Amino acid sequence: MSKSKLTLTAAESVACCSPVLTDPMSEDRAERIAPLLKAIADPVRLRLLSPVAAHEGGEACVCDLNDAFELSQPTISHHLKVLHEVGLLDRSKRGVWVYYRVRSRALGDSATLLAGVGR
Amino acid sequence: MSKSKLTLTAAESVACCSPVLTDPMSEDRAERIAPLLKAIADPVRLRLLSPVAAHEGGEACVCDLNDAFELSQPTISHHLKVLHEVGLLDRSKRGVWVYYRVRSRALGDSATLLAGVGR
DNA sequence: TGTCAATATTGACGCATGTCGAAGTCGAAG
DNA sequence: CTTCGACTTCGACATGCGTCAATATTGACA
Repeated sequence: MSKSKLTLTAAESVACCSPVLTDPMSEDRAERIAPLLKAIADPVRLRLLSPVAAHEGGEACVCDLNDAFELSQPTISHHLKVLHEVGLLDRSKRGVWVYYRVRSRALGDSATLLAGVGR
Repeated sequence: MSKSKLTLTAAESVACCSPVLTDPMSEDRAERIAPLLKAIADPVRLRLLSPVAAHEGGEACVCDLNDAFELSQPTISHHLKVLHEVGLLDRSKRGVWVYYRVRSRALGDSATLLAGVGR
């Protein structure tokens, strides 16, 4: 990322500074991390992640995802937006189509975080 | 109840069968896992886990937790119940006091699951 | 320019959830 | 048996969230 950003996504807030272990998590940190977990904690969004990751080249077109779910197109669009906003999905528009890509680093960081909370 | 349970906690549903990797997560599985993640995806509950894990002997009394938060006692009790119901916290009553203990296995399993979704 | 197709946004609806005060339960100790 | 203290449950309130239909936007192409 060349340009300087002023705000961090939830995923980026997770990435740094690790030791959540024994000492209690600060209120501030919890408030920043919760949205990320909340984004994943939805059945539809959970199911959205793997098809994207599994697709050719690691990215999937929205149209493919629409077909794979029995939900309205706006609803899928909404969920993708949520995942994008917390930094779990990258978004790139090519022509009329929009492709999403999993930021596996962010996902891995949240997993690490989770593992660290309890031990 | 001494043994044989008919229903699994959300945490137990996560434990078995791993490969969420490339093939998409089934709707059924997603519906069972989401509540577990949803339970952790709250700032207060996130902050509740580490003090419990860090306490003497890995368990903490509700009274200790009440003092550590600026929330009403019923609210803390509610959050502990949520964490308990999804299988992340064990609950044992000794005398007048109630002690909660982190089931680190369950927490670890959800972390593993999360790591597996994106790659 | 105008039309069509792919996504996004808006607005509205109902349901879920976090919070509190008040009341209920359940041991322990007089 | 009565009282007290530690929790839990209940009822109510406000806010948040998933969903859809309708509408807007954007790019390709005739």
